[in-house]
Amino acid sequence: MPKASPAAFYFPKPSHDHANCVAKALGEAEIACARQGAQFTPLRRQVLEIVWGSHNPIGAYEILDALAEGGRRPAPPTVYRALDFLQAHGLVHRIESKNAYIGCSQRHEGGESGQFLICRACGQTVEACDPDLAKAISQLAAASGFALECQTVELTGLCPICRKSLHV
Amino acid sequence: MPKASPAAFYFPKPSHDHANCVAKALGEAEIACARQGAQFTPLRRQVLEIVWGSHNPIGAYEILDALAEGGRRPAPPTVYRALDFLQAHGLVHRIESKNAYIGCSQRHEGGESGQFLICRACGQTVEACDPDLAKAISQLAAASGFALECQTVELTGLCPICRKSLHV
DNA sequence: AGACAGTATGTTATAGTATAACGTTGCTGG
DNA sequence: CCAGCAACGTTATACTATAACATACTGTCT
Ligand SMILES: [Zn+2]
Ligand SMILES: [Zn+2]
Ligand SMILES: [Zn+2]
Ligand SMILES: [Zn+2]
Repeated sequence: MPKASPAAFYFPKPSHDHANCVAKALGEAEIACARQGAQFTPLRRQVLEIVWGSHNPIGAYEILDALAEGGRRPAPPTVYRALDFLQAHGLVHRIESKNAYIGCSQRHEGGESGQFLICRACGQTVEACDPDLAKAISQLAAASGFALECQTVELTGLCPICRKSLHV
Repeated sequence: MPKASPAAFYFPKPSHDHANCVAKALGEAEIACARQGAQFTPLRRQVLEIVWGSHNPIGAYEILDALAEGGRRPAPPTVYRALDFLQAHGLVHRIESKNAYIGCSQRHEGGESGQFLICRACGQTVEACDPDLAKAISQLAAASGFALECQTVELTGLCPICRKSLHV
């Protein structure tokens, strides 16, 4: 029998209520920052909102462009600092294989990160948090005497939707 | 009881016979290219040798610098093309989280890749090929209807040696 | 009030990574 | 010979990220 999905995640349908995704993410971010005594400033909020503009990772310079449409046109460090803050507080993750950033859809502890499934066709990216996978990683590290501190797991392929539309 | 090491890999000691690592890698590369009908040209060989200069990932521009010491001073595309070739033939891998490249120490089939353990202190990086981890990844993909094509697994932490010397 | 420390943001310049586009060479098969 | 191809050279440029210093605002201590 097929085992149950290892975590609560899925590829969002094009028709889903994305405004709700954004609202939820911003609301939770506000709470998380308050709890940690961190300042969720207007700029940081705005950057997070832009990152959550879609379920595709977004580049730092695309964020800059989006900010420019809002009237301001900050220099790169402004955006990178906001991203650093958001990453440090577990609100966004960096997708190393695309030099881009995506909103965090999990609630992890510290500077942790989940595992990402990235569609090479539509770019849609979801964050999983699979305990079996986490366990396999810990065991690999332990078996070689390695003190694991941080994991980057990025899986590229075709999401269910693109898989169908490309007849694969 | 502790289970056996999941794959034949280890963090090389500083004292190991690295010249042998290099010779072995170059020899096997030659064979692999011949078998695939690919041209293992002097330039490609030279780049592979530079990449194998250590067990640390090396940046493309560092490779350029190394080539410059050999008398030539090619432009970036030269090195990137050689790296593309070597990657396509499974002779080097790109470490996404460091924008750097490392020699492949496994024999995989197509454009596959192993899992990397990267020491944040000394930079030493080893490639593992853990079947349990691979299985966990396949299952995660399958559970979400994702057609997996390529994996990036980069684990950062402290290697056994640095762990000791830093008293962690 | 005045001095000071801490945090966030603004600004300028530059470093680091990667690719587009086109030219040249050298080989192979008709 | 010549068309076609692969490898490599060359120039310019795009994309990503950070260093270094300046400004603004907040709260605290004296
Ligand atoms: Zn959504
Ligand atoms: Zn897709
Ligand atoms: Zn070695
Ligand atoms: Zn180390």
